[in-house]
Amino acid sequence: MAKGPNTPTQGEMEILEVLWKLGKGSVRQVHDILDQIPDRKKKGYTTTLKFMQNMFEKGLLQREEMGKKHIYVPTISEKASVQARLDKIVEKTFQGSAMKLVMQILGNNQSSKEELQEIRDFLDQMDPKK
Amino acid sequence: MAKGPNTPTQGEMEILEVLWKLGKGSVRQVHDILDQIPDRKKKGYTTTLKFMQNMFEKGLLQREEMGKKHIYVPTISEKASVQARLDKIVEKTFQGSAMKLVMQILGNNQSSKEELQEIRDFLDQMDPKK
DNA sequence: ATAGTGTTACGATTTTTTTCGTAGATGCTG
DNA sequence: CAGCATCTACGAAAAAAATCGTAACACTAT
Repeated sequence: MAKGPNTPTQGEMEILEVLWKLGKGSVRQVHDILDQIPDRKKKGYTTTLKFMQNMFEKGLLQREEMGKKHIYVPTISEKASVQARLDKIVEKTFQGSAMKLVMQILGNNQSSKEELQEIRDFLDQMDPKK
Repeated sequence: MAKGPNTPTQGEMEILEVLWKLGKGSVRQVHDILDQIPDRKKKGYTTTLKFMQNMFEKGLLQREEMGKKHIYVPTISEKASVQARLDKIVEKTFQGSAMKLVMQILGNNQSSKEELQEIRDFLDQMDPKK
């Protein structure tokens, strides 16, 4: 294992996203959900199965056996995964300043007054103004 | 077109990141920069060359010929690429609410009082308080 | 002109990822 | 029990991505 952290491929990401949403799930569940995504090429059931087996081998998923079935659950939380991706973006394109990223997002999103106020409250809570 | 047809692979991303930093560059420049990244497996020059040729074919890069040399420049801006990735994260994991993403970032980053204040100012400017 | 350096072009090979066919196990229903 | 329906395991094949050797081309400097 000379390979660093097991970074999921694009295809593996799809599965992680479904499982994150479900919390946990069987191959059947994941496959059916994926297969009804519009504009997505249909794959065979055993393809999804193989993916999840591989991901289990790689340590990307854990699983518990319920009789014959396997129920899978991601070993990495969605939050951690997202945070890692955001950290990389912050580092690579915002010179390490999370704030710059925040500003690009805020600038590019027409957010409601309520949402903006929500952030103000959040900020105040983090660091109360005098 | 719900999704860009030419989604860069991970390896292609590395090259884009270098070119975004440089603005534009030759294979030699890109390769040398990549090759001096710590903890990164060294690749042969022709590997980088092939990558960039492929990316040119795919339309990920443009190039101008200076005599024999080629100078490459990304066809997609870093900002657009980042925005696309952020949009996807917002949609996939924050139910479409950019605010939620902002809060996770702010929550997970120890930002200075000055930075937090800067965001407040930014917010006020977007939506002046009474 | 010759040698040396640096570059691109062209495959060919290797590695990784994705895809699925087939077989055998398990359980359910009539 | 027999016949289905549903699973997982296994392995091979196809497709995509990554790697690099070799050759050819241009541009110096000797």
